[in-house]
Amino acid sequence: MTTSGASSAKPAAAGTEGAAISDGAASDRRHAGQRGRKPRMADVARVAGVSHQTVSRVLNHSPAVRPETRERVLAAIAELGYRRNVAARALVTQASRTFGVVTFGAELYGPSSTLMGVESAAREAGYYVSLANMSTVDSKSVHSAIDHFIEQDVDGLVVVTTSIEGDDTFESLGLDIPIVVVGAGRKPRADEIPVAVDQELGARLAVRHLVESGHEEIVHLTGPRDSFDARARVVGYRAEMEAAGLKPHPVIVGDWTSQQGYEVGKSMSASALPSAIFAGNDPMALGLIYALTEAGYDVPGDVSVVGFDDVPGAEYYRPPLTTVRQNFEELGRQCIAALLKALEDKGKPHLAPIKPELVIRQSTAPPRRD
Amino acid sequence: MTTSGASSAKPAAAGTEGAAISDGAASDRRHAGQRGRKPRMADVARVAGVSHQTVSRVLNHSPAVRPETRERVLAAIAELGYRRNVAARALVTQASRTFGVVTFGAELYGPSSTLMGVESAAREAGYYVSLANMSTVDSKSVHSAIDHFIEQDVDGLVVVTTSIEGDDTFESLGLDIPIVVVGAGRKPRADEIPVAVDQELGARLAVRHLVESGHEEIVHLTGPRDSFDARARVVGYRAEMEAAGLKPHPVIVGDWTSQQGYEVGKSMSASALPSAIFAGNDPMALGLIYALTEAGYDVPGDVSVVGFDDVPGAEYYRPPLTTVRQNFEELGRQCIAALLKALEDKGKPHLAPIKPELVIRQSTAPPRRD
DNA sequence: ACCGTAATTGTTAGCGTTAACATAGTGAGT
DNA sequence: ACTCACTATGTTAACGCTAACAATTACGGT
Repeated sequence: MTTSGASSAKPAAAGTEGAAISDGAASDRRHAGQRGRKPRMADVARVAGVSHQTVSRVLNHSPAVRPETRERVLAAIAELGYRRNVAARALVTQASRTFGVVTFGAELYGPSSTLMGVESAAREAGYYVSLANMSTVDSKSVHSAIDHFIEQDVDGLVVVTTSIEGDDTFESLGLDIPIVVVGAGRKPRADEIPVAVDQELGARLAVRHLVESGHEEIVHLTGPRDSFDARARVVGYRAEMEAAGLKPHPVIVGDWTSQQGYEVGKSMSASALPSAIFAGNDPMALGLIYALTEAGYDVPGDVSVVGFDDVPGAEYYRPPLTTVRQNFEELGRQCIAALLKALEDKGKPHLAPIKPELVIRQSTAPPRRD
Repeated sequence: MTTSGASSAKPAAAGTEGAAISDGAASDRRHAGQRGRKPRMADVARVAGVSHQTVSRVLNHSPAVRPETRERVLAAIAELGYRRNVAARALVTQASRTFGVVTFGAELYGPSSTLMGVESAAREAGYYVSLANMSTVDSKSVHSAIDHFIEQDVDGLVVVTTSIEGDDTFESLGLDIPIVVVGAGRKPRADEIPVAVDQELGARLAVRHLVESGHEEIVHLTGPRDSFDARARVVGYRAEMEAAGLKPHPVIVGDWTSQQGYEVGKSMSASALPSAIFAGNDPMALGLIYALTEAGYDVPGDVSVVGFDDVPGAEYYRPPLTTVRQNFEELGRQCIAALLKALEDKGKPHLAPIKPELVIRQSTAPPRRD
């Protein structure tokens, strides 16, 4: 109705060809950019016969817009296939609506699953997810990742690491955005929000299962020394052993790999075997079982083995692996929830650690009576 | 040296407190934002005693800057801990320096590895990587992902899918950004750039190994019908069989899961067993072997099994799995190379498919003579 | 009819950067 | 010495959006 009047009133600001858009406005031009430039707010405004600010208001769900006007604007948006320009928005609001995720070695099942959980939760909340995967956890790569994200002006950061090394590095940055550190099982630093699966509980579940099966000599093959998760599992292992009145053995330090598990299994086979082994993760358990079997031992006949993670396929290992399942999806979801809360409250939310779950399969059995 | 004089010259535009930055400029304020706002180009310019445009030139490596001036600017940048604002940059250049990656079910080893390859290559090239993982490949979620990225104004898109379903959907979008589709083993559509591992070759390698070991009755357990990769492997299987003068068997259709492999193995065990099975991926091979073993057969004694992917741990399966390794890292790298080339040439680069590699372990052996 | 108040909508001014053009220096060629 | 071309730098104007404020309209109470 007032469309033509408005369009001639202002010669479309830009030096290019502002008219290219209004011609044939009625045609079905979904994704624009076919001819002429992408539509901007002003174009929508012109078609709807309102000011660009009203369009902005509609997009931002301002209550100060008459329903009738809103309809008109929405129709114009649909007609033009208009999409708001995030860069312009970010520039003026100082918020990129992007979360950065730093992972370390995300080829592994745990980190990659966590990442996917984070991603889906973030997207649901209307945030973009920017990724940086580092192969090593040295302070140089941590800094490089942080730089990457600061530059990108992310609104929050999720750090998926199990290592201590990377940890200290975050401390001194003095960033003014919320940071969630996944898998840090220690007291949180000044401005970090810890989110984690209750590793200690997971370990206790595993050990308890072994104890209840009648095992007394239970050895723990743990992850690398600098891993928080690994440490927490060690704590859980010791606690549960003691709770059962059993003497914890010195832990054997591994590095999460099947290779390492295999080596440990081989050297164990050479000397006296415990009656049960609690491996820090499934790959190590896999290697371990391989070595044990190779040496002529039967799992679980001679030795029971419990893993941790429940990687895909663990069900079809031989024997099917008894293990502790972590809900990574939920973990990722919590990360985003924490970030979101920190962003609106300016306060650090406190989240209950996620409960892992014991999955009993066939790599564990009561000890052989001898 | 000229700092204080310059700061009084211009009352710092912003309504906040622009002076907060120039006071104590000599102190080590790496990441700024402690007090006052983040420094912007104008702040750097003031400290360096140049115009903001010169700072921009230095940042963009313009040759039209005297080395001496460049030094001064660089020093000011370091002193202030200045970081360029990507949103502002994106707004004016119409380029976000971000690539979007759509994955479907990236909990799996292949997609997630590819993603990491893409990420590292992109970051190396100075691009940000935005992620969207979809659990299903229906056209609704494809559209949703695309929308997500269009809105974000990504400069290019990497689609990691093996499915046909998602494919048609990309066609009609008429996006004006380059799109790389990973794993599409068919003729590329209008504006897509295909990047892939040579699946057909991989399959031939696997089958050839079996043939050379003396097998004649080789069955192929393939991936889902709508997967390009699966199809290409079927083609390779048939081609190699025929090349060896052998009759290809009808393929058995699976769905990539261990579960499915197990089911197939069970029903195979009930009837006559072939002398060798070529599984479409490692998880299926794992389930298959489990079922076969459970039924009392020996692998590779009674049946040889070859997998595809070389997932971590395959080395410690029982028996260690003979499989075909794909270099996902390289695949990701090629995706970015393709995108980059398309972006500068405006032409569609043609890349040679990546050669997979046969890894011979112990799940294959010459057939039993009977 | 007149004013105040609330409900809508419009106008203006940046956000921080780059592109385009303008301007000042610097030698070289005549 | 004087212009020409070139080099190095500065100035101005967008990019597309939101925030803050200004303006208009409608409505109820006096």
